[in-house]
Amino acid sequence: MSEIESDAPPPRRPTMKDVAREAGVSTSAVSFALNNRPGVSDSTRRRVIRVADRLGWRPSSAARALSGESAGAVGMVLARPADSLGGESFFLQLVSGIQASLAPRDQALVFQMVDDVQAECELYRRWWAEGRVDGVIVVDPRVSDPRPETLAVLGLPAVIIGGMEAPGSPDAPQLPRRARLSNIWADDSGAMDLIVRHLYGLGHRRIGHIAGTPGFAHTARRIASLRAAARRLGLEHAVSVTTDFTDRQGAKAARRLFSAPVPPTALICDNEVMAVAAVSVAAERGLLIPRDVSVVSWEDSVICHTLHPQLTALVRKADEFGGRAAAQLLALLDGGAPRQLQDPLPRLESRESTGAPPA
Amino acid sequence: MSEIESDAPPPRRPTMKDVAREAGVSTSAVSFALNNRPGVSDSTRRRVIRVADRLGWRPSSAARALSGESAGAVGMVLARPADSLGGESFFLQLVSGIQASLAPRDQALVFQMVDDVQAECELYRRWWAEGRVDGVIVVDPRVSDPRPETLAVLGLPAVIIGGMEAPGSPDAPQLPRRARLSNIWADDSGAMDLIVRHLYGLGHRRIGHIAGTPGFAHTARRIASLRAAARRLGLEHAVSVTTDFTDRQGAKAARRLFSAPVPPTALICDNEVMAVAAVSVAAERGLLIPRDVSVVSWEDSVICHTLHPQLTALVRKADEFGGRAAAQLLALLDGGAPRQLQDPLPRLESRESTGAPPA
DNA sequence: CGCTGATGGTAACGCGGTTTAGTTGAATCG
DNA sequence: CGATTCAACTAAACCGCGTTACCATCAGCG
Repeated sequence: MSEIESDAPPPRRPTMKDVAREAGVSTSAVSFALNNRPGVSDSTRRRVIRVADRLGWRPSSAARALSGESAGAVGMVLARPADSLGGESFFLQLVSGIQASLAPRDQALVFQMVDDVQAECELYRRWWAEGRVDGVIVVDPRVSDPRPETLAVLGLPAVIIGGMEAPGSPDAPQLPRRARLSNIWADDSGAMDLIVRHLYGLGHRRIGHIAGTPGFAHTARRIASLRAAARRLGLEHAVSVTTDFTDRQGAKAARRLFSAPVPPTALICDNEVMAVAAVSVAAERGLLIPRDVSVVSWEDSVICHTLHPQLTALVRKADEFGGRAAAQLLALLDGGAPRQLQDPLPRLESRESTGAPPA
Repeated sequence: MSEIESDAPPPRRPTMKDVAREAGVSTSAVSFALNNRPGVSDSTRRRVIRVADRLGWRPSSAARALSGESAGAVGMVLARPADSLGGESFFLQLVSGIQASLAPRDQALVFQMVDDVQAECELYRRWWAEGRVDGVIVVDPRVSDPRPETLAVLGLPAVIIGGMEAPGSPDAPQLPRRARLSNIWADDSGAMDLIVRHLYGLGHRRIGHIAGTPGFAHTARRIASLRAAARRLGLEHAVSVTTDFTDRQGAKAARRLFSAPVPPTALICDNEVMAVAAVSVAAERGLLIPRDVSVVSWEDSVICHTLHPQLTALVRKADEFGGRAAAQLLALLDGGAPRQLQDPLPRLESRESTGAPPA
């Protein structure tokens, strides 16, 4: 291919004015025609649409946002230190699902990572003031979370993923009635029961739990659920150790649990990265899985079934989860009422890493 | 907390008009004051800034985009099937780095996933026509990639990550001079040399390569580099098998390589997911690592050093990589000239998965 | 004292859409 | 046949910002 000498005509994005001129009508007529509003004849409408198509016209999102009050975008913020997401595949899958829901509606996704929830609230305020997004998807709810309050005050629609207490819970925060917050909550308690029953059925009576970050709502719920289940079943003991979700602290927690005078015979790990770390620590100590210790990962990903032994894991389709959340947000943006809905209980896929405890 | 009866006054985002009224000046004066332009006295400027601060004013991104021609956002598209990103941590890290560069400049990141590069080009056209982004970051360049051309025609500034041929290469596509494309290219050839020399030094003469997707430019480069290195060093053989980057195909490729009449004594895997898969297949066949076979992962992540044996891996800081790319894009948006720059050679971190070949 | 030039500010316009209020021309009706 | 009504379309205002042109005031100066 030879050097291209004559640059193509300066590329200017076509505007409604161009379409109007070309079609021989006013810009208002173009607007009516393209938005399926009454005010133009069918023949004109068709002509305008044809011209717009030919010119490759697309509404300027900025102009539309300015007059239409809709930014055509939703936001998502991740408030975790980058290193704590090392090998977690959950979020990429989640985002992938969110996309899939958003794309057909031509909604863009604005994504940002920040250090903490304070910064996240700041960012929400900024996005709101800038009119950058129409709504947001909130992840990783905390036990005492300032975000719902912030969003409620701003009147920014949001879907909180895995958040808040079960509806009707006395702990559920009271928010201004204006709040347009939907909530998709995961039944952590039910999921924990699933795991504990599986382990109990295999004969385990001493369970260690490598949990997530203390401030996270789901961490708190899981810890409480484990304790409740332990009481109910009369387990010898069930200990939760909190971490920051990294392999490092996962390994540390595993060492600590293994070093107890009466070590657990089964480990529940709140993500797959820590599950792998736990397996690794077990190997270090010469413990065979599942002969000496069983391991369950609360989150599935390729490594869980690529590794040997394959890890028993709680399987939830993160992309479908994200898709549902985005759909909820769109419903909210369409004027729908806020809803509380529960995500289906994940499935516990039993693989090679769980078995009967040593005699 | 009791039910909140009296909703706070309807939250309306403050505009320049509000600031102007409050400060007792015209909106133009506010504009001058807030954008550090001459035309107002220092005292007025300070007063306006104080008022704006107090009201929490932020420029409407839409309005600014409409008049200023700048969307205040950059885009990034990922054209891979979602399942091929299963456990890869590279992209999240990359995005994290991009963020970090963008945030101080108040640039938002618009993120989207699509099925293929055709759809990606479509999306670029849409984003351009909508005026949604000021520039984009392009990842996963292909051997015959329509994207640079598309972007060049649109005049949309872009940074291509790991892309194009080395500057001056005859294969480098000719683009319109208007093109505002920078390029951060990774020295795949140098990196491959690093790995091959490491393995050669250990005594390996038969190397298997579990490569990525054939259409990807870096896959092609790595395959070619391996072949060149093999010729140079006089290796017995060096075979590349292409995949789709998934654990499944990685495992399949590993099986195929192990089943060869004269199987390789070392495996180079183009990402960590396939490296883990290869390790797994080796275990299946009773092959000990690194005694019977050595494994190198072309990408590091937590699992590489959590697993046992720890995987020898090529370490590049994906977040720093992303940060540099974003910085380049910002420079381009500031009117800087397009640049070709090379990413520093990654480091090969030798861990437990590589050793001398069996006698 | 009138002219000049700088200073500090305002009014008006454009960006690209949407929306409301008119303005036509033709058909309908008394 | 003139008045009424409606469909089809246009003109103009608006969204919130940046920007340019313009205008008042005042100091300096011949």
